[in-house]
Amino acid sequence: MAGQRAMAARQPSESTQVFSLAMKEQLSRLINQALDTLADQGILSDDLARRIQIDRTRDPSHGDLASNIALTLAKSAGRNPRELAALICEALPAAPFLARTEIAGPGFINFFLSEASSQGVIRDILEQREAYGTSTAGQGRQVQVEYVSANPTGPLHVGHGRGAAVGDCICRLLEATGWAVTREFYYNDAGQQINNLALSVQARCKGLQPDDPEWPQDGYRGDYIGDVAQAYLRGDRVDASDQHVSGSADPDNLDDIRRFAVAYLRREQDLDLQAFAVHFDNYFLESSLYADGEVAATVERLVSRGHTYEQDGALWLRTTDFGDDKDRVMRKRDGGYTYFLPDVAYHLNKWQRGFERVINEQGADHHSTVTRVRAGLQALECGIPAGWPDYVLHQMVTVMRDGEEVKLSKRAGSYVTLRDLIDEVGRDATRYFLAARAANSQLTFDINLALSQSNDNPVYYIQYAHARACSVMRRLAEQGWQWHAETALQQLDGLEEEHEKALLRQLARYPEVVTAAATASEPHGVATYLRELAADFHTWYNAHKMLVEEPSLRNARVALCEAVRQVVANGLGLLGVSAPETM
RNA sequence: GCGCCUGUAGCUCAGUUGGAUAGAGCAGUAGCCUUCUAAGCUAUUGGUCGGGGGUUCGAAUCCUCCCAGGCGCGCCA
Repeated sequence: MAGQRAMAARQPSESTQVFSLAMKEQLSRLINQALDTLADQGILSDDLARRIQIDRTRDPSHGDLASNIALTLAKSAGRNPRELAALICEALPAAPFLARTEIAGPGFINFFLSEASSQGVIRDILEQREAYGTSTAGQGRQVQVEYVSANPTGPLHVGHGRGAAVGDCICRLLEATGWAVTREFYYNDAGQQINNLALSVQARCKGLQPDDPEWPQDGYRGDYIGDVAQAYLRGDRVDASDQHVSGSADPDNLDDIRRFAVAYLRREQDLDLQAFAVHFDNYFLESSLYADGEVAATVERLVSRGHTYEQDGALWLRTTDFGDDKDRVMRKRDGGYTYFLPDVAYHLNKWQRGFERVINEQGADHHSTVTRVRAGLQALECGIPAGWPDYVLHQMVTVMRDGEEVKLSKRAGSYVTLRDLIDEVGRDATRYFLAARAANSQLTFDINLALSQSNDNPVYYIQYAHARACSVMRRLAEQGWQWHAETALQQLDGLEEEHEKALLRQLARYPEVVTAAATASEPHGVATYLRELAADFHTWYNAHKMLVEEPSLRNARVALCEAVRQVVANGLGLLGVSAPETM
């Protein structure tokens, strides 16, 4: 966490942004100038739509950066792409960071950076340290991220774990790109499920077992219910993140049991999240929406805007006016509200708190609420944009061990708990595996793979790269060799090996990876990148000795090594995975 | 039946928002440790990108129709 704060506090200085995002920016300007020149010469018309796209190349033989500008303009310019590319290259002003250009394939322009320019990324990294890769794109704007939001009816399961990992990584990415993030956990402490929980605990208090015929309908059957009952009967005091409750030990006081059970399970979940290194700024209780009259106020407003009607004794909202496939009941025949209404009230509350951007991370099994909540917010007619809020939905997690699906946890009664997973494979591996895949594809969590200590296992593979780099620095000191960054930065021209050039390219890409992952709310991009960076590092490490006798080459290689270490640490930090100095 | 998501090597997955010859890891095969950590590296095998049609200079990526799987379709949350 300290690292995160340091990261947020430290702004990248202007002079050091030259080699990452700004490189594309500069190139884009040069191309624009070239197009101006061609327009002046009457070769191109002035009014061409110029959408200048610059990509990093996949293949080093294609240079460092490439543009398809000649391909996209060819048709409207009435020239063939390669010919146009040649004209653009000719008109391109000279720039110190560019070594040469080349026309390739159907008409791509490939740009080769000068060596000094490529090597400059090391200076960027060693000067910016934790801040390398961060940006101020968010301009300090407020964003709220809601995730996990498990109801306090049992331990967190793997699915919650995926939400916790993805949601937390999104928050870290947003912080790294200049947003002011509020992390929020919403839970239902008011509905029927909580009542079932209370009845289940009460049944245990009275000596019933889940298999008994008198066991409550829809009761919870896991062993943890017994733990709650025992604690309640002992009169234990429970301290959860947002509440403190003592059990009265009276098995007939259902309200007391309810309060106690909720607090108890909230504390359990707190411990699960703590073990997972996930924290929240705010816990929001559904019950507070009723207590503060916000649910009633929401109903009133929806009615007054004319989007409701009565039918069959219930109050309906005409959500079909806002894209839903059927209208929804707000108030049931028995006078109670459906879950959907507090959801709308809650999101209105978020809007009123000033969050222009809100991201909800949820399991995809709740995807039907997306349209519904947005429709409800539109019906309020209070200026909320149509697509608000954003949603990130994650698909189901299947846990495998020894080639077979793991389905049961004795403690929880049915599902694999997050705690089981952390206890078995550790926090780092659990976080990595749950965040390293695109959220909207189903995930297979292979326990054997997560446990393996070899390059089967990407977590250790990446961490090992960091530990190796640290080891080099320790060896350097043991040898009594002096190393000063400022001196080394003057000697970078010794980095001529292909493996070194590959690393430089990889390092330069990092800020774009972070920006892209943050913009798309896709943390797995960082994980993929780190795997590649680690691979390039290990390859280099095996091919060349860093601590060579010759001082200037040694200095340059140590600088590169240190730069890689820094970026690996930064990337792992975004994933909430530790960067060990030894392994 | 309707809606959302997914389909890429035997397995688990990437694929820079439409770019160049589709990439990793595992599994398989053959190699590398008196030298900075072998939790590593090197070489190699493996593809109708679910299928058909379309859009254009160019499609794994966009449109459309099929096929298969997951999730959701409640006056439960």
